[in-house]
Amino acid sequence: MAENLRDKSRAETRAKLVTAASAEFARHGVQGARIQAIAKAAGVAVGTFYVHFSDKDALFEDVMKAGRNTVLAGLKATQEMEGSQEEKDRAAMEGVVSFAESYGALFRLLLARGGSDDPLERGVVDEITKLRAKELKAGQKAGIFRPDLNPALAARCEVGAVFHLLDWWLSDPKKASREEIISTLMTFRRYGVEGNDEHLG
Amino acid sequence: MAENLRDKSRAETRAKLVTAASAEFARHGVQGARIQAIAKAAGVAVGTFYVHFSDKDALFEDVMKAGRNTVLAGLKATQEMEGSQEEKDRAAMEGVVSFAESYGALFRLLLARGGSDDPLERGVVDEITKLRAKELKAGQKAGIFRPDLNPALAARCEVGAVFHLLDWWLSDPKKASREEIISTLMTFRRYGVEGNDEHLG
Amino acid sequence: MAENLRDKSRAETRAKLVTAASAEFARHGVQGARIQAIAKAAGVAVGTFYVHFSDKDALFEDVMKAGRNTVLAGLKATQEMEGSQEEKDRAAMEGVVSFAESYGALFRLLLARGGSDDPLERGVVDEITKLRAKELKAGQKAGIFRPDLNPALAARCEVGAVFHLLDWWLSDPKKASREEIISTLMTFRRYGVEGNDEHLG
Amino acid sequence: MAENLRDKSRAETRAKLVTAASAEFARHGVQGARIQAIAKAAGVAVGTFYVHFSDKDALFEDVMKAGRNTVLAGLKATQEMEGSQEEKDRAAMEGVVSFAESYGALFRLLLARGGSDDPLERGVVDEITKLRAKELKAGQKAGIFRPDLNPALAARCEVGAVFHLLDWWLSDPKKASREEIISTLMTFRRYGVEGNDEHLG
DNA sequence: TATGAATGAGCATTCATTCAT
DNA sequence: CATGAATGAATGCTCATTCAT
Repeated sequence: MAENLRDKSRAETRAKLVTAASAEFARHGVQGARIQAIAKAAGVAVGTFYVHFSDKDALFEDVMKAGRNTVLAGLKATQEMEGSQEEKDRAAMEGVVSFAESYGALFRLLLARGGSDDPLERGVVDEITKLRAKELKAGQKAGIFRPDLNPALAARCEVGAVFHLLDWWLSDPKKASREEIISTLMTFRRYGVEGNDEHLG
Repeated sequence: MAENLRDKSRAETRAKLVTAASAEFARHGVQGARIQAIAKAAGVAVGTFYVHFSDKDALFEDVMKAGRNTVLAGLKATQEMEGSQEEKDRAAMEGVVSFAESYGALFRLLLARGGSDDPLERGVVDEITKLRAKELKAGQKAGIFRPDLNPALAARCEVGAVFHLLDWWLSDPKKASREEIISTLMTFRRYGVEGNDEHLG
Repeated sequence: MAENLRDKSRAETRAKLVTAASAEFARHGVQGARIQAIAKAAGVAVGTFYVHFSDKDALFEDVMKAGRNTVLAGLKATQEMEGSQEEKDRAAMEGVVSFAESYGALFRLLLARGGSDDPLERGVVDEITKLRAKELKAGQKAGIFRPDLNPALAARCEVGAVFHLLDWWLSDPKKASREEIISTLMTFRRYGVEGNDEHLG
Repeated sequence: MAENLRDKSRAETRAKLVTAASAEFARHGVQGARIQAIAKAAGVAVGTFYVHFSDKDALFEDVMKAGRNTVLAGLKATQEMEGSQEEKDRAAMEGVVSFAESYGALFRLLLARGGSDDPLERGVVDEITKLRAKELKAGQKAGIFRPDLNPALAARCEVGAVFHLLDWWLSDPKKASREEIISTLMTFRRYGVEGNDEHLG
């Protein structure tokens, strides 16, 4: 019993640190993040940080892993939905936008800063892109997606469009309504700026 | 005159510093960039750095401004071209891809890392997005672009798609041929993944 | 009685800590010794350490005292032996060598590292030197030791010779046989490098 | 010229650091030595330390090397002297005692704390012992040293006796006069506590 | 007593910036 | 202008010690 209480408290402290850290990392990057700031935000002493993580990089790894799991779980749930393509698309977009809204800093950390060479930072974006590439390939076979697109490359474009728009929006959510964001993403992804919506021959 | 020689030498030292710095900034970020490393790469002493720039931020500003000018000059040149929409589009894409290829690190620094809150870092992306939004608006009036897109938002999507794909490509150019990249970008931007290319009614 | 059991268990824990500590102190010095390492080696939690000792210095004092008692007990036993001077000398040397072999780390801690200014660390060496100086004085009176030696100083030399050779030997016991060590110590102490063994006039 | 001045000043700063460090190392050991204390004693800022040495261990290595060179140079000079064995012996002892007096802390650091396992710390003692062992072997061949001593082991004894006595003396030089120290060392080394000075048969 | 998570002062090291030459 | 040694505030990390369970 005492054990359980102590374990619970330990886990809580750790969780507070991960939460505080994802905000700090998102705001200042790994280099710029200050352990003192993370500890203060988590409401613990600096030393406590080192009770739970061996160093700053270990914490960063944990933050990324935790985020990755959250993101991919949400994505998988969406993919397994029933319904028309239109409904699925909207559900997927709603999911991404909700995630961005809820996790803000973490979203940017995981997804919006595509351009790192650190495999840890690229990891989640790569996984998502791969998932989407698979869907594109399937859709091309089914005749609902344009056959003249390389799925791997097109998936990158989709991901870039979505994450860039959301990152911009997050920097000041008054810039557009949630609905505008979602409908823009759906339309742009499907039809680009010119394409019309007659079904593909 | 001696003046001219001195000025030339002064300008050269400064240029060496800017070049060395853009590589260092791109590789390690502003926080991670080390003055010592920049000075060494430029082949001058640390003290020399402070003869030319008041501090690290001033240097960063200079690097960004220099990059901004290069980028926007290229873009303007493309926009003022004559020819069909198709030809213009291709020229624009060729321009961006060439810039990415030539400047590598600087490209990523200026464009690919969209998600900063530093206005200096956002600046160039914002300017490009604005330019493109204007084009979209004009295209909608002319009836060649979908009228159901918010130009400001769609421009963000376009920019995100282009920069994200290029950033991914730059991390390992063997991933795709130059031509594949360009054609994917053109197709995706215009038609999305579903849209067909019948002219909009 | 429960009391006895508890006392026994308490004493055992304390003994485990002292043993673990003498190894840690010998290996890393007082400064370098880590409480966490001592506790781990003793198989208890850090907190337990503070149940038994007020702080690191108190533990060190205990380790030294325990060592001192062991050393001096052995020495006294040897001195009270019967027999010829030769036999007594050999018994004394055997005793020191055996102690060094059995206690290794503790021997070095107590004796071999002469050069500290900490009275706690010097203490045992000083006591041994005093004992030996007394013997030298007596021997001089009895006409068996050279009269031209200052007993206090000569005792330091003897102690230095013995402890230094043993310390060197302990660092790799394959360097010489036990018997070689003992006979070298006996000969050197008695005759130096030149002196012959005709009895002093 | 300016170069020379700057170089000279650089070398002076470095020398001040080495001097300050040997005192600090001798007093507190490598672990216990504080960079701040060394810098303060040398009259420079902490950062200056790192202009001259990569880290604490590098400084320690430098201190040991500098000391080693000083010690061995003195020793070699003594060995190459002309004169009787008695005169040579006295010159050697005078040399060691003078070194101990002048360098105090450094002497203890280099020589008196025989019992480390760090090869850097053992190094000088080992070199000196080897030199002395060679002399013993030669002396045995020449019939002036006892043939029943293993030279390597006896050399350790000599070294231990000398350094231990000097270390004790240094901790409070009022304990004995310089001359007492020298004559005790000479007598003990040559004749031990019993041996007489009739020439060896 | 025993435990081990939490604490925070203390220390090694870094790095932007200054300034005498 | 150029140089590079010197500076010291800032930061990551350690570890002896405390205390609630």
